[in-house]
Amino acid sequence: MDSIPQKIPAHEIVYRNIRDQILYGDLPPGQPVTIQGLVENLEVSMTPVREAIRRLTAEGALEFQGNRRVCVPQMGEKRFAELVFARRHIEPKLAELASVNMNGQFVHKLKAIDLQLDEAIAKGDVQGYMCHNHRFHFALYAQSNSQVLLPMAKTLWLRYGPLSRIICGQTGTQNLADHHEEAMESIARRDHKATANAIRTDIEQGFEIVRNSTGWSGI
Amino acid sequence: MDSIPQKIPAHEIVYRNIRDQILYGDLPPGQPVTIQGLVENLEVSMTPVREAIRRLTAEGALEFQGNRRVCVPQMGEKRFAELVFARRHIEPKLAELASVNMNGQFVHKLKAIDLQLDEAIAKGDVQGYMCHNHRFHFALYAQSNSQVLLPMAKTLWLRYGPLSRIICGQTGTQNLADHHEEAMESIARRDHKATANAIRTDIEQGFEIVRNSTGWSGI
DNA sequence: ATCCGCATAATATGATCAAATTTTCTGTGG
DNA sequence: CCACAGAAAATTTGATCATATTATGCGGAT
Repeated sequence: MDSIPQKIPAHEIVYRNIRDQILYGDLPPGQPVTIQGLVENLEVSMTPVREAIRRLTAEGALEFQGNRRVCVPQMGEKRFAELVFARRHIEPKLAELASVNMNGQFVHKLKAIDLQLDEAIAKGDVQGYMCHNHRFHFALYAQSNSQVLLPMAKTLWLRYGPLSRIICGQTGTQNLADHHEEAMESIARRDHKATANAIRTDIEQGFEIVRNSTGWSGI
Repeated sequence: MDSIPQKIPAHEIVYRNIRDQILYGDLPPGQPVTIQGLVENLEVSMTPVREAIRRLTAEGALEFQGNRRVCVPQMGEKRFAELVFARRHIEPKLAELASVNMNGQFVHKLKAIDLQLDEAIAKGDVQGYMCHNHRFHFALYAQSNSQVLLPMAKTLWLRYGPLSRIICGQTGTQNLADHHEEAMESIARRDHKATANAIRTDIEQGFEIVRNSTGWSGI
């Protein structure tokens, strides 16, 4: 009937482990990542680790260092501008597509996540904020049933994550009033363009915080 | 001084091999790709093949088949629409960024590629068309020095390739008047927005051919 | 400062185990 | 007697590991 135990392969475990560490900023930019180190920490052999690293490198979450080493990529003004450009175009569209497929049942799940998010903000829990904000956006985007834009958004967040974490670590969770309520209202009204706009405003606000902290323009 | 022999690793060889086959449509959509098969054909061992497949899967060039097999993804109207949306936004921007960094020296290289392209079109050489058209676009885009948008464009072409090949195989290379001249003129005039528009028109024309052949809307 | 060995980490292979698919075998019903 | 469904064996393919090989970076000696 439903999910039989389903053994998750080792390479998938390793992948998720590193991915989440990057996504939530546990691995700071510039941090080198070695195969051997992961073999020892995660107690698996080289092959699955190598597969996970190739995958993460392809997704832009890790970067080759010329000589055969990989590390978490460094962020700069130019790269930030590109991330802003791509997120601006892709995520509102995903929100719109998701809004079309959305049902009342699912809005409750979003509300539940948003509640946890607000709690984390109130407590000043940066790690919790990173986690639940990600969960909210991708619970929404997943409803788009998109096979192209959704993976793209995932890689954009993987690249954006470490920076986001640093900024939040500096400025705290105080100024993080989001536009999730607005998005959920739009979904309920079935005003799909409004949903897209709410998400656009939400992520633009995030960009603004980064700009203020770094002095980058990121037009 | 410059490029010392630099041994290319086996996983990279395998990766490029499969990637090019997908890009130029030698592997049709639905084609299953097995690890064992590649091990035998390319005469390398499993690990490098596995790495190449993980990487290509992450890039959307291959797709998991539930049971642990992979194949070249199937194209459909919905997926096509998403590819159109993404390419429309990303590639003109890449062309614009490239245009800014471009010098006269490099325009000659583009012209040379475009000449080969025209030749392939004249001869009705579909394979050559696929190859040189790709070379033209990415020789241009590469000048953007983009670290985010360029990889995204690469994965979009990987997903788009097999379809493009099928359509060209059906309709031939007759109706493939491109807008590359226009783009190169804009670059020479240093009118970066015009370069973006020329590329936009170029790819839109490609979409139109697909729409006409398939009946898909892909707005 | 440059060169040479040593330590370390990455690359690549073949063997082994597990899962899935295909083939073969067998018994039942028409 | 033949056709077919279902089960069990055999084969193929994928996943993981331990190990050998190769390249890179480091540190000391010239």
